[in-house]
Amino acid sequence: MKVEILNLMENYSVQEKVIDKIRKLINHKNLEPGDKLPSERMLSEKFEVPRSTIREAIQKLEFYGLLKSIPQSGTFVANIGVVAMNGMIDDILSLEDPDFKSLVETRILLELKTSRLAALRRTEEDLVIMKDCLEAYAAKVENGEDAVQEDLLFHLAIARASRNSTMNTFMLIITPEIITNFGKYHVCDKASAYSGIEEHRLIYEAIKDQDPQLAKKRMKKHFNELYKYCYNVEL
Amino acid sequence: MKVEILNLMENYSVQEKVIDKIRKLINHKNLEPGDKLPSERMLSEKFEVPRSTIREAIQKLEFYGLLKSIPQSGTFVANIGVVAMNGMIDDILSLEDPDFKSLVETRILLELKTSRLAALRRTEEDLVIMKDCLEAYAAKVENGEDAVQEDLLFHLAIARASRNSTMNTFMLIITPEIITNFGKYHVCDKASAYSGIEEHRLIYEAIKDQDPQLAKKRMKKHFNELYKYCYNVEL
DNA sequence: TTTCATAAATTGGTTAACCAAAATATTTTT
DNA sequence: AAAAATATTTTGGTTAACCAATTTATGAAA
Repeated sequence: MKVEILNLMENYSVQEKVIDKIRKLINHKNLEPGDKLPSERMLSEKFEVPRSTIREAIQKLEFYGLLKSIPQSGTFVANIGVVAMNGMIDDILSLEDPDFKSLVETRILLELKTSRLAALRRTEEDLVIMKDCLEAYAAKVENGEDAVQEDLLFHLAIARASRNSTMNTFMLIITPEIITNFGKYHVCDKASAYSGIEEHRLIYEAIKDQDPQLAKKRMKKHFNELYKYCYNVEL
Repeated sequence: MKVEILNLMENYSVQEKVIDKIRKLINHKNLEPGDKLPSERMLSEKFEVPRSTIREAIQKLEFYGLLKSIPQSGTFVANIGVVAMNGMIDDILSLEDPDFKSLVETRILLELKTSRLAALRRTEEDLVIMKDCLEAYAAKVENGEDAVQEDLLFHLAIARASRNSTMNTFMLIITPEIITNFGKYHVCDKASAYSGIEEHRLIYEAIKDQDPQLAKKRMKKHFNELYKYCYNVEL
């Protein structure tokens, strides 16, 4: 899922060149939604790259919903028109790897929302899981150990309780990067870990009491220091 | 990236069973961050599944940042501990496919933010692209044609101007699903398309004038009807 | 000519053999 | 015994042959 970007086609990876060639082919042949792409073998021969490369390019475009492969039948242009196809491929080819600031910015946005939604939609079972995470986190901190993982599991539990599978997925995608970057930048020190226990408890209580505004407010406060810290760190 | 979910291990896909076995192996062998997993061939033999299935499972866990494969060397446990590893694999295995409501909810959240950020960070080049999208949309609508694609390209241009690669990526992920679902549910009729032209123009002006609050406010208004419509549609 | 059955060709997916780089074991040299 | 050089094994990645389902082409029957 990694992409290297520069403006000259020279500097694109083989896969990206193939993606661009597929786009040109769709344009040139005026392929419309539902039309069939040439077979992987033909594309392999035409573009002079191994079939595996063609497959990877197709799979990437399939991930973004632009193509659809059907076994023993063919690969088909998705139900979006030429204009959106071109625009989206442009965007995909120019996608940059996420930087830390972008990750934190997005995380805060998502978590303010998931805490609200969790307060509205949480089940009793959700509360039990969250409480477990809460206690695991407190135990680690009071034992003087690093508790970044337990911290994030609590937040993931909230995401799950928000009953929004898309936000849940996005939280899962950014979490590991956050964890590794946390270690790199030493964001959380012992002092903030202790205050974190109380802040977590307050968020939990608000969600338990089904008070969305309070949950969001407390989550915002929880992120306050992180936010300020991160915006002073370059990269 | 599709997942079928039920609570019994019986109903899990082969890949999910393999992921669960890898998790158990990490737990049982107490593998810590940086430790090497057994080779793909050994896992293939141990779990009695083809190596390709092992590879796919590893790649999925790699996508979520839990493992890291290094050529001619091995697959390594990422720099997150056992607790987070278990929690995240739980989440991954219980991930549901995104429903329409969840998609729209997330889209609105993202777009309110990207419009704010775009107002703060947009370059002159961004404005040119947005203006092009604006005019393409207007032209299609005034010609009586369907303009869902041009509509979404305008929104993607805003996402790009927000200079947040994570949100940009997320917008790209949900856009195609939104497009296809729009068609399915006939969300946009001709009338709302005409008012859309003016709403787009207003958002563009606010971003051009670098007024984040106004941009967000106008984006919110733009989504008002969609929001109400979607929350009355089941699934 | 049309329709249906049959056979050949084409499709994406899968598998097993292969590759080069890396890691390890062995041998040789000092 | 230690160090260096060499051979072997192991690794994830790649490729080409293979597979079963599908589609298309062909021909026989109506």
